[in-house]
Amino acid sequence: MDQMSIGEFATRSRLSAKALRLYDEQGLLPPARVDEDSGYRFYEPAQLRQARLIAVLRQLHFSLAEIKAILPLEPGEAVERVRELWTAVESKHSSLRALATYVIDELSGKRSVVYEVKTREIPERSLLCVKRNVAGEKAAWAFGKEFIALLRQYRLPALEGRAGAFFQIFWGEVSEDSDGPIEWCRPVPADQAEALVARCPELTLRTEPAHGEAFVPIGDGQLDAAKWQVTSGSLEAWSDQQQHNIDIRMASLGLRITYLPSEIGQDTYQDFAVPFTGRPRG
Amino acid sequence: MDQMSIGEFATRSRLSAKALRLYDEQGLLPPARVDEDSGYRFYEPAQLRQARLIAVLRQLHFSLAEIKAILPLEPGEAVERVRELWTAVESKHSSLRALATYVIDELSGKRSVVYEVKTREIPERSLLCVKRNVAGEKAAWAFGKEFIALLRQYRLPALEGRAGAFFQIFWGEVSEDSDGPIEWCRPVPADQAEALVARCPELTLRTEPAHGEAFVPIGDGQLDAAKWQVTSGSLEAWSDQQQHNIDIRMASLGLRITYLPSEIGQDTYQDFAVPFTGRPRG
DNA sequence: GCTTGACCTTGACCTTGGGGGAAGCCGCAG
DNA sequence: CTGCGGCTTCCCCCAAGGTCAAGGTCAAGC
Repeated sequence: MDQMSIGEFATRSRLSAKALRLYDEQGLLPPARVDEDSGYRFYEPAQLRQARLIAVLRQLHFSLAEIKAILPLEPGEAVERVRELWTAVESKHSSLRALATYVIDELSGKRSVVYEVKTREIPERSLLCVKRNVAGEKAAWAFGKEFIALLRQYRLPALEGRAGAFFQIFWGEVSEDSDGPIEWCRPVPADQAEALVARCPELTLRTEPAHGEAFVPIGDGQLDAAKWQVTSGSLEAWSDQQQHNIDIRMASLGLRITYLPSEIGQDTYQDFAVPFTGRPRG
Repeated sequence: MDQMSIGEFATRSRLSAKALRLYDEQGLLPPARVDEDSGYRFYEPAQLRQARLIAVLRQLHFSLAEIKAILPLEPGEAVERVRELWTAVESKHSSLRALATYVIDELSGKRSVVYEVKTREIPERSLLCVKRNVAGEKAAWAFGKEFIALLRQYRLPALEGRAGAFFQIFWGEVSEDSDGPIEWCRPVPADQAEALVARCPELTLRTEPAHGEAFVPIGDGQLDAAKWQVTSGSLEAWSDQQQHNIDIRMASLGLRITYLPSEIGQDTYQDFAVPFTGRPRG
């Protein structure tokens, strides 16, 4: 029995005694033995490996719950899980990096980053839609993939140019703890709408009234936090300054992202749009 | 007066009402007007800019205190500060990235990342030292710079090869909240030691007894969290397995980093070392 | 056996940046 | 007048511990 007290184990593992007690309580790293009378915790040298792994994973800012899920895994699975969590950290970081360069540019007065806002008139049209509550980016992404797969499957009749572009409406904030909903829509010819919706059980038909849309083209590429900021900032600035007496629902409610399927399998972001109603002031 | 209530301001700024109350309380974003009777907060549209700036800086995980310090700055200074804070985030992240790849390799069983541990015998020698408590990496770094400047200034007599290498001893953990101490040492010829220490008021003379050192060469390059982990892990694994009956003070106590000044101004990391006492078992 | 000091125990409170809800005002519509 | 939604403050909650305080244990020295 080469057991040691919590103090020694703490210095050897470079964890604090307090942290070790917490990990015991949480079931991450129970001591090899706990004295019945005194309540003293005793650890074995073999537990150092585990303790150091925990320490490293904590340095990577993994939560105790995540770590607890990793510990009992086979080495191969554990590696996979760590890699997974880390790539999530990386992608979040690169998105933040874009946001940082954006805010630096913004503060520097380089307003070139504000996109130009245009408007367009959308006539009344029939839409095949599916609306769902999704929480978190990942779920939203999966929902989009699913919708595109549906479109492929049903081979809807083509419409000319951007009249046939499908789009996504954010009816509410989408994040880890608020779940949208998100709606995906594809315009279809009005005269075939009834027949089509009968063929497509997942989709519902609705008719959208004629309206105007303010939009900014955003090209393709990563849709990161910075782009979102810049775009919605541009739209808002425009709505403050423009000539129309409009009623924009801001705060991303009703925000649309339109995709133009330039070719099969080549779906690129097209623009951010906000619908408005009302007529010019003058 | 185009003032709005906290609810409207919340949705337009994409901050929660709760957060806005907190920012009011902390003095980051006081409302333009607070009704005396009801306590209702009223905000002006011009405050949206500020609110959005706060929101973005929060997304970058800057603390409210940091943001509060940024807000009253001139745009130019604010940019400078943001850039500064962000580069700190970047450097921390790249250090974490190294740690992540390390732990992934480690779990994958690629033990190639464990450095080879060697030993060397250090004879009794005279050292000119300066020991100081420093908290945080930045202070430690500044201390090192200062010591090297001292060495340049005093032009101590050269010693052959690595006998003349100066080094750094960590007598305690160095982080934001524990302050070492750190000691910097430069070996000098025993017969000139007394004369030298008289010339160098900042330095104190001590004689180090003969001892063995276990060490791992680490080359130059960034000394990040991963390297530290790997190195101390290697030393520890060695101390568990080797043939000597030694008494290593682990947990980085007494850990040494030796620098070999290959040329003036070309100071490179040389190795991590841990002193030990005792003699071979067999 | 007694004392002393080092170490251990639990518990309570503090931190950051809010989220959630309760209880009580405020203002507006019917 | 009543209801409803929005606002107020106040209190409790989260992670992941840090930092006491009060008291129990252990080994050494006398």
